Amino acid sequence: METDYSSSILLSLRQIIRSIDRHNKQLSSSSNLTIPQLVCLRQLLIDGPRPIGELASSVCLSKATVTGIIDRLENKELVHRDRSTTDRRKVVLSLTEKGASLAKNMPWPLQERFKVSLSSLDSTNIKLIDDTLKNLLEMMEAPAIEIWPYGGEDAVPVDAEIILPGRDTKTKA
Amino acid sequence: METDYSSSILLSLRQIIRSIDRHNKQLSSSSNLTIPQLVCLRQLLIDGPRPIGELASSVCLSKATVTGIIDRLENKELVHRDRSTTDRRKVVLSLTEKGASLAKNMPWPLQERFKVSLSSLDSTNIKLIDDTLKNLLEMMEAPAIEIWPYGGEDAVPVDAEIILPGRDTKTKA
DNA sequence: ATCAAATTATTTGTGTTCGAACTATTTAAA
DNA sequence: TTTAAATAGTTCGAACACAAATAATTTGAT
Repeated sequence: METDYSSSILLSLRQIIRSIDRHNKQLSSSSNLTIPQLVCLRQLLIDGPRPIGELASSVCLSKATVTGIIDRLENKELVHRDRSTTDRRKVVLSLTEKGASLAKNMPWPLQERFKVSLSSLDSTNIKLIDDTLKNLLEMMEAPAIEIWPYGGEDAVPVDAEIILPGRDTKTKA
Repeated sequence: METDYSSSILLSLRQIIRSIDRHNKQLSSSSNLTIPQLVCLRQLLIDGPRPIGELASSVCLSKATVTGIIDRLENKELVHRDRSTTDRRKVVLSLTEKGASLAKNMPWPLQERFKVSLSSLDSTNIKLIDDTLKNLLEMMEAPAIEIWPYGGEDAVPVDAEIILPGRDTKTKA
């Protein structure tokens, strides 16, 4: 008899993400910044001064989104913008002294927590998990399959919620 | 020498979530609804008529958020609100005929894709993944640890971005 | 019966998110 | 050289997301 682990795995995945969200929330309530703001600040500390586009891609957000986040960080005087002299299209972001100091003193409890949890698992299996997830990802990234192929009457899937309500995703509407 | 898989695993996790996001996006562009709207619609199909609070908790969103989503679904005439007769505080949501038909004919490509990818992996390891993720989740849900404990000067963690920029998480600001 | 506390949904305010349209600048091609 | 195409950032609009405050109703304690 085949056991279906995929729903269970997806559920765990989603819950882990929600758990991460909560941790992040905890973190952000200790500073006075939102998570995306902290992420950008941290990335600037790690990478040094960077144009907006580069920051956007290293934090996996659109330029439009980062523009807004930087607006607010600039208001708080944690970051400042400078036009690049070599390419005047670019806007280079740097941490202010205040911003750098804040970013430097930031703990990253989620990461620590995750590492602690992970390291207490059977170490011979950790690599397997890592490999499997990478494998899975690679396959999920594979060429797209057809969408909306059938319109059968009773196609109601019985098993539970797989879709994450996360993120935006507007359509024309 | 100890190899640190935790960063790698977190990265994979994050990328899987992004991949899921993309799939969901594909899906939503085929209907005319956003993901949260689809999720709510689907949940109503599965559960039947429900007050807003119950729907909110089954899709893991706040009542405030669901209120807005339902506003838009009501505009599209896919859902309607009714005051409960037994408890007039409650607003019971039902699918309209149009909404039910749409929800019924909805394919769930992400789930299929994920299942296909997963089933092609070494089947003896699938259960291990499942167990490990559950284990991991359980440990991450364990009692909270201290936040913002130290303020040392050079506490900059060198390794990469772990925090997901996902979701809201406002503070006073 | 009365009234405080709890519950249910909505409103309000701030912030995140992205696509698309727009401006400015640089690059490349004719 | 002159101009078309590509690139960088911003702006705009729509939808999410949630905490806090509010309004309506029910429950529970006295």
